[in-house]
Amino acid sequence: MTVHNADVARIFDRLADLLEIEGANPFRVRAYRDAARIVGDLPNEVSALMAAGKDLSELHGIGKDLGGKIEELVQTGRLTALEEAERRVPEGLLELLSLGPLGPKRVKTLYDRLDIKGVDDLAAAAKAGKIHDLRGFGPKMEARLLDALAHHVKEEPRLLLASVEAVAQDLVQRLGRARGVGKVIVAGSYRRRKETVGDLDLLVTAAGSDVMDRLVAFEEVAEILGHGRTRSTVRLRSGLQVDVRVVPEESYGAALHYFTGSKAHNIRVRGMGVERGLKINEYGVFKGDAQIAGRTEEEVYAQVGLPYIEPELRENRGEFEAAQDGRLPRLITLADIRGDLHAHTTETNGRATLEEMAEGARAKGYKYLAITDHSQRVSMARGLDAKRLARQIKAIDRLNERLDGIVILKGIEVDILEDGSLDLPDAILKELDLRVCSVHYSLNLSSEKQTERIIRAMDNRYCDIIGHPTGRLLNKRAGFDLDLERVMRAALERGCFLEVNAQPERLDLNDAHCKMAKELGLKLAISTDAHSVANLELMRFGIDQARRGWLEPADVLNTRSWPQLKRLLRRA
DNA sequence: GCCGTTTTCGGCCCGACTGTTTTCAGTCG
Repeated sequence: MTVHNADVARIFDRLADLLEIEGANPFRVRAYRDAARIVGDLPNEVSALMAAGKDLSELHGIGKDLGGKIEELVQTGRLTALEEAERRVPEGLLELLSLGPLGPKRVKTLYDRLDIKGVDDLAAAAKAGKIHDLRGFGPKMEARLLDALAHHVKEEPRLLLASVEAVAQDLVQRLGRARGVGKVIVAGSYRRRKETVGDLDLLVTAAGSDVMDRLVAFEEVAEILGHGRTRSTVRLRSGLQVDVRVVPEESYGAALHYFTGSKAHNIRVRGMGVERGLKINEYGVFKGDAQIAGRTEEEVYAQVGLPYIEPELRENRGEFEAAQDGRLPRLITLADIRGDLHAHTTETNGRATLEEMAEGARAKGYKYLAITDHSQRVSMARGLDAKRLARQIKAIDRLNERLDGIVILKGIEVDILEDGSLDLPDAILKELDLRVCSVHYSLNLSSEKQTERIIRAMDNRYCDIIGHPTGRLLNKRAGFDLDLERVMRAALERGCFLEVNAQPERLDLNDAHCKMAKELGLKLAISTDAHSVANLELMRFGIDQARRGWLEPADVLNTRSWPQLKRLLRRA
């Protein structure tokens, strides 16, 4: 059994929950939660790092103890400390934590005072009216618990960034029309452009506004979780939670910084403030009682001796060290993109014709668009065999004669078969400008086999770019097991490249993988995998992911002109 | 449990809202 980073993260979070219920030192609990996040965010599997002889305690936030616990987990698949905690704390208490109204302290109180060990015990006690007499509880809490028990549902999964944009912009528009409102902006992980968001954090600048009353009165509000003067929380009918914070104009920068997060980033900034005798909160930077900064985010960073740090970098993944050394990246923007290297047409499973896709790309100002329809193995999409591909090549040649200002690249998304061979003969692949090679089947090979398979594919001189390299579908399917560092090193040796697929449910390579590629010196393509003209607009989500992965224009293939890009391809 | 050009011990970000309380604990972000 292989222990993945996600397993380590889940187990540390579970142990943190148990320790919290026991009333452990909160900083110790935080250390476990930090470690869960750190391991969960790593681009390499910890098992691979260990196999390579790396000392895990070199990771900032992982010390000797936690490093040892990770090793125990990887080697044995078990964690003694967790098993001991599970013996001390009844399992059902964890479910109580997920109930909503209850935190670790109240769960412990219920257990200590009423011997409540799970939801069934809690339901019985609440119905018997035993809860409201406990210190720290009351009739309202008892009612909330009964309600929560009746509607106990699994937590909403985090939503795709792309799927919340419309509602976010709608809320911005409507809150902006409230009396006395200045700025309205979406902060939180939405502003950091994380691939999924758990809720929406809206920041409003205003003085004496009715904006909160407007918010809670919106017809799509299903539940009001909090309604204060400066902070309100509602849940929409869609299940999406929305937090709104109101601050005065002079606090805008400090508040934006604070509500943008991430939490780990903010803790570091505030800690740097403490070192300088400053207090940093959402209202500003304070020396004693005097506000000395906070109108802009730049002011906040300047007070702790840092340049402005882009929201996408604010994850405490090295941005502070880079900022101090003057090594912050000049992040890529959508405007740097000159073309798209992965797109489909009606010839396979696209919804637009070759001509329509070409016109769509030209209208965007692109200089090139690669048509990369599926190969024969993808029979569901009526993938191309050599004969049909040859016809498409001719059609593209004819189209290019008519087109002005853009060149359509002859390409293919050729399947990587289970043995690592490509799904079409070299004789036809060599007629193309560009070949994207992707895995669509046999996703559940061992890491070793999957890695070998992809490296074998790259051994073929006609393999240019590995499409959606991990095959993950957000909220649906984890990526397949793969040693991406080995794949990247192999790509470098062979002159191949990897893709950042901009489809909102793919977005692989992910942010950490992008950063790993950059550090290895491997350039990436950012491609939409468009199946329609409208899909060409998805490029910006790929850009978001690339920015979170620290990529600069030079790190990306399709910031180049076609002649420049052609020279980078080994078959050119 | 982690960390250290102040430190190997003693710190560890900070505030709003709720429901409880009669000045504050718990929870959340």
